[in-house]
Amino acid sequence: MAKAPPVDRRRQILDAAIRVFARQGFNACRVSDIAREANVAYGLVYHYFDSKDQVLNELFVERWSLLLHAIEEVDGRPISGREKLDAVAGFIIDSYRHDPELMKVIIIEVTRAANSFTRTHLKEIRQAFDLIAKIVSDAQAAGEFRQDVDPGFASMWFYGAIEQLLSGWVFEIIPDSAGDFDRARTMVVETICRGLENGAANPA
Amino acid sequence: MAKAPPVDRRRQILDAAIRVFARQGFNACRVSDIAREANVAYGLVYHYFDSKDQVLNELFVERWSLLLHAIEEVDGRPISGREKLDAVAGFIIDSYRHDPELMKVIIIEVTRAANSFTRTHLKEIRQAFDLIAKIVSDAQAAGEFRQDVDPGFASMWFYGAIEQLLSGWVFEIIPDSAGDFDRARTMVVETICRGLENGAANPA
Amino acid sequence: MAKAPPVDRRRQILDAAIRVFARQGFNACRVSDIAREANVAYGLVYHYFDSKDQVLNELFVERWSLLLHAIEEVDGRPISGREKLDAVAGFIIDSYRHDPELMKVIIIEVTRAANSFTRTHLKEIRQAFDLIAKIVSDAQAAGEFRQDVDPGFASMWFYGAIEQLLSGWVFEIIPDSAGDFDRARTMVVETICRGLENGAANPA
Amino acid sequence: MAKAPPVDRRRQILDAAIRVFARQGFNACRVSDIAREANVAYGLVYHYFDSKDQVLNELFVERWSLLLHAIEEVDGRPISGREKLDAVAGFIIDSYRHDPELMKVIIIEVTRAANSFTRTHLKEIRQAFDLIAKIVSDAQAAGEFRQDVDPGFASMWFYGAIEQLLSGWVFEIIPDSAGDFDRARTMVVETICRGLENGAANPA
DNA sequence: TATGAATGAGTTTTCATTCAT
DNA sequence: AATGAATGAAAACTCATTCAT
Repeated sequence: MAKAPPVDRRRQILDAAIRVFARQGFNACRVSDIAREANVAYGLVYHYFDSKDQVLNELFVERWSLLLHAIEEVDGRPISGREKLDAVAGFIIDSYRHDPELMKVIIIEVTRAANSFTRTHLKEIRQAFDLIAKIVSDAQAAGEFRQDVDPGFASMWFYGAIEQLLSGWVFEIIPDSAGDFDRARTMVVETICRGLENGAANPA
Repeated sequence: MAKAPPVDRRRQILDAAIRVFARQGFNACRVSDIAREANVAYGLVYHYFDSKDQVLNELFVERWSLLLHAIEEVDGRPISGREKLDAVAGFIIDSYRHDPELMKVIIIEVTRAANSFTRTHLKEIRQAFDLIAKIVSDAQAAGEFRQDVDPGFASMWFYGAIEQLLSGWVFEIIPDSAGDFDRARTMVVETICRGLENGAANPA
Repeated sequence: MAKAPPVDRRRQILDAAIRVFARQGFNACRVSDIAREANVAYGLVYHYFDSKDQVLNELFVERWSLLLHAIEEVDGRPISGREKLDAVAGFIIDSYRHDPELMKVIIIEVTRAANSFTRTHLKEIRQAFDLIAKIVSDAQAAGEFRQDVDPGFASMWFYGAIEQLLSGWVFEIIPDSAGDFDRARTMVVETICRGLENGAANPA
Repeated sequence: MAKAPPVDRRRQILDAAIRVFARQGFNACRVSDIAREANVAYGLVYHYFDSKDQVLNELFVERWSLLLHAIEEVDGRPISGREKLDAVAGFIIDSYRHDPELMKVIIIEVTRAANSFTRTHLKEIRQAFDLIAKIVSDAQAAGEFRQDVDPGFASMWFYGAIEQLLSGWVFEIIPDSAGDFDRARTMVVETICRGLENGAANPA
């Protein structure tokens, strides 16, 4: 008789942590909440993780590296700057669509917070901005985007605009029905790229 | 002989709280840190405020109402949509330039956090977005901005882009010398407004 | 022109304290509650009294000495033991009828409590029991009461029975309409004295 | 080899609390005192109880329900009213004799106090009076006790007299050597029942 | 006398982390 | 691996008392 596949307790705890962090926030939740949500003994959390902090770190690193790889992959494609930014926006928004709780945690508790986590992961966060800035500056070199915009600044606007969209959804400031995700993505890319692109009829 | 002007202890505590919150973060700091920074007895903080939470609330409301009034005032001027957005961006960036610690606290601990404060002040935060959205939709009605962009989304991008700039300065991801503030403001408004404006020669 | 009679702030504070202690209890109330109830500045309480404790002490001593004098006076009258006990019960119950809040405070916060106050005033409390015991033993010597009851014990029962009546009224365990006070007093004295008296003379 | 019986930490804490409450009083003692007395870590008190209040609640409910059951059991016996009251008095006095510290806490900190605890447990306290009143009124119906005494009042006197005895022992107003317990019990029941009983049958 | 701001020690409560089983 | 009782440091908050005016 076949044995049931072994349960991955570690994964179980991480997944429970996502739900708990999303619901209560990292600071407000207790380790016992995570254990209970995971249907696991209190002490087991400490068997797999060194601390409560490490649980969040793990979640962040896991997810953020996916983002970094995605941007790198997109950047390697033989497509225009606008198409690259569209793909990046699509990846981020799809991440939220697919797992809003995890993205909420990543953004709210790490990316947008000003605590020790932000400091800890500043290097990885900066990498994302650098990769986006590179897309912009490559498009400038190719004559697609205007030269008079600082790529570093541009990466801020681009990422900030998208992140604020996600925040708007998280806080229910803007509607988040299925169609809204795609409309929002199209619009934000269209608008920002129009602003970045060389436009004959847009005299300074 | 003239009496020394009476010391406003309440103000003293609020100002100290700004510095402490900015330096250590709201969660990490203790009430005793605020008292020490304000050169005031521990209990006096509780004489003037109900709780540590209320100190932050007060700081937020005080500052955010300035922002709301500023946007309203700008909106009332007989100028173009682009000029209005430029004025709003200018106000926010100048606020940061003038008092970076306070703005850091407002943004990081309230606006961008997902804690009880954000929930508490969601109404006021939403007001800012609504006011910006109104500027956009008025400009659309006037034929200045394109019709095919949702004003609610646009307000997200606009505010999100600027907030990310401030975050970039806070976390030292981007340089913040004097000139950078003005350059950044000019660029972000230029870029986003070009994207929003009716541009004959900008084919999809 | 006649000056308005000077306000007795000290009295004002004591009277307010009675109401506040009765309403919230000594431990639960704050000095500021007393000051507010008395319409007096916070610090004035400390101008007239050394401490919060002293306010209660003063109230107790003031009232308890009245009780002691009353018992002594009653004891001096040329009447029977039963009549003396009836007069004492009448005095206590009338005290409650006249000023239930003060009596509530005296009994609940001092007499029946087991705190520092009880210890502080043990001597005066004991005096009351001794005076009652003397009434009993005199009546025993006069042949009115049975010899086989310890006067010390009897004073406990007598006072305890009455105090429990007051407690019953305070906690609304028994009704406290006007008639109930007199009925209760008559019944308790009748019952206990019948128990104490020499049997042969017990007409139904 | 036989394992040592597991230590019941919860019980350990409750028992320590009895000693500490009795010694210092509920208000005056700190949670740390309980923990130290129980030889237990500070936090363990909060592992087993929600608050200091709940510790006292638990002690009260545990003990008071014994009293209620005892009175009910006594009331069910086929004996006279006097014998029932004698058994009840015996139970209360024996409770004190056996565990004076616990009874001190129950009476002084809950039963006789006018704080939130008393209010919380008013229903249970009232039950005891109701049960005693029932014994009295049954004896009245049986012709054993006089009709002209209100059973509700009588339950007050009876319980109040006994409680005052215990208080007298607690505060060392009256002696508490072994013999005194039995003498006091006999005397108080004898006296009060003689007062309650139909007079004709009161032989000297 | 009168005011109420200022002080700071004291206490409860929380909760991440450890550890014996 | 798994359990959950045990630990105790840390921090918010309270409030009696003092004091400058």
